[in-house]
Amino acid sequence: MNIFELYLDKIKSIIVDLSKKNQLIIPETFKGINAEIPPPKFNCDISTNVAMVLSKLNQTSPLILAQKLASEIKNNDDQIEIISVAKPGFINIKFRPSFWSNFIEEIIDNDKKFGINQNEKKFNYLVEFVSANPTGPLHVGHSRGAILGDVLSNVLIFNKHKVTKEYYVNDYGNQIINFTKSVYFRIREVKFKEIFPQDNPDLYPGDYLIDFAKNIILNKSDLNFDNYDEIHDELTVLSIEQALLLIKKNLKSLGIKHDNFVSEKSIVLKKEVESVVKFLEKNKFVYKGKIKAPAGDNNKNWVEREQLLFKSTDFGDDKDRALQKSDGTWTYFASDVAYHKNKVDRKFDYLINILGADHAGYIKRISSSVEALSGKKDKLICKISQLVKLIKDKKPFKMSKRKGDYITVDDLIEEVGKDATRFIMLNRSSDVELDFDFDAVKEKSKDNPLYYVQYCYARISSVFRHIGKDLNSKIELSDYNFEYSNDEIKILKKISEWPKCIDTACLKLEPHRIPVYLYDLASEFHSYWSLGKENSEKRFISQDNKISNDKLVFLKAISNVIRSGMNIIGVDTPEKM
RNA sequence: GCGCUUGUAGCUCAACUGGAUAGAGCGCCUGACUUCGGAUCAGGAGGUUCUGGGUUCGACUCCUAGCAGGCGCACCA
Repeated sequence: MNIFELYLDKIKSIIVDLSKKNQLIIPETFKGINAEIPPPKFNCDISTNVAMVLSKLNQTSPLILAQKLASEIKNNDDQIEIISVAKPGFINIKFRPSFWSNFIEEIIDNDKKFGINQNEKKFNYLVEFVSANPTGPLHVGHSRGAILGDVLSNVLIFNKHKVTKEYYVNDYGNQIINFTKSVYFRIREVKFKEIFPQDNPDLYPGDYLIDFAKNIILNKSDLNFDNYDEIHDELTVLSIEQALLLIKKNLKSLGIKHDNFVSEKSIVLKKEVESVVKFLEKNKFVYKGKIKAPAGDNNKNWVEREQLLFKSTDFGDDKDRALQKSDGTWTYFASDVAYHKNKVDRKFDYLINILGADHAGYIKRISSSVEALSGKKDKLICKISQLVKLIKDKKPFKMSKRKGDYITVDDLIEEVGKDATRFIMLNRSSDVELDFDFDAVKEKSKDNPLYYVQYCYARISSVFRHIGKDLNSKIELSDYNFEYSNDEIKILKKISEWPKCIDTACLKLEPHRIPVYLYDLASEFHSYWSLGKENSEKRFISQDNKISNDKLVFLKAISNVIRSGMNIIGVDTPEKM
């Protein structure tokens, strides 16, 4: 139950009634009218701006209109204790304590469902994320996008949307040729003791290729490793297979599992590129032309070429984009358009792409293509996962392509663990650069938000342990007629914001709101806990080792929210730490 | 040169599709442990939300012109 939504609906029906009685003029849409969380200093539970939105239309001052609406709202509702009007025209509602005992009854009864928006229309999403080239292990940069995509999907799933998590495998093109060559040289190194050509800039120098080579030699001893041309096709397949095994292992250690892996090669071989180009030609989005050199001094040796181009400028891109190279083969963009046609044809409501910061410049052209293919402007939504700045020993840690100082997902998990990685990577909005300080992430104190939230759950577990009850079993009570104190209502209010947090996270596709919310909730809980030191009535367990029902459901409600939130983020809630 | 993006307390960041006196943590200063787990809590100091215009009853949020950082800018993927 979302009390903000509930009261927004009540308010809307009240103003509709008033307009039917010709006592109020209402606009065609209710856009802009809201029911929100008031700032703490106002000591109330819900506030609405309805009077300010309607005042102009009704040519009445917001304060006078607010007075009128406030009394209408209160007349219809015996749960409201105080309703007041504040400058410049807010209506503030404060509930009776009984409201909160009804509220807690509702969420204890609906245990697992609390937070889910039951009324909203449900959609079918495709979330494409990671999609790193199958040429080596994942590193820290990939992990942020990976976690973002995973948790974004989890929030949508929690809110009962349908989500497919997908990985696009770029197993085609020049990079794969170079990659396969590199594996071949490593095989010769292992098998014939030939020195790997380190100075060839086209090759992949990483040591992990030695393992790939060893595995391939072991599994395919019958292959003729003397002749590259003869085994090239099979070796390509085997090399990609090795890389994907490693990537999937990395993903698993981050706690991520995709539903689908879609191969670029299979899209190319099925001639989907040709057919999408035909489709675009038919709709006049394609022409033969030349791309002009960009302004500036750095383009002296620009060569204009006649090429097959996609008219992405029709959709707001700065220039049209090449679909075909001069040797007649397709560009990466062309096969990506084909892949997106493939996505569009699978009838999702929305396509979401999680991209690394260095691919931000790619968004316009690909969303242009999706608009051309689907006719819908907001069909494809691209989210950027910004750079991760690593900090070690209080100094920025630069990763370079030279082997050795590259931090892989394996290193990361080994050093700080899955849970801390996930929580910290998510704790910031995805479009802000993130400082990832190894020492702080490993710290087991309140400086580390992960442990701060987990500790809250562990404290609640410890209370249940003391009184010999199981935190995971359902509580059945016949009577919920409790009178909660102001300290407790403060936390109940925070709990009432949980469905709103989920809704906003889904609407804006911003999963970072969840760890931020959980931190706040944990903080209020820790404050409350400490009150017990001075005032034994505020302690959960009495002298005779018993707990009252109101406190029992109170703890249960908090732990439920923490657990479902941590579940969405994909981290554990240990009962002991 | 163009495009995208970020700019909020000394530092790292929040701020709910435009709401009220802009909030946390770190750091700094004071205080609280014979504890339902101190991996915690209470209090204090700290702000021209990069700048100038505009829209609005109301702007960190939207528009516009700048400034500063980051990323990208051919047939690579």
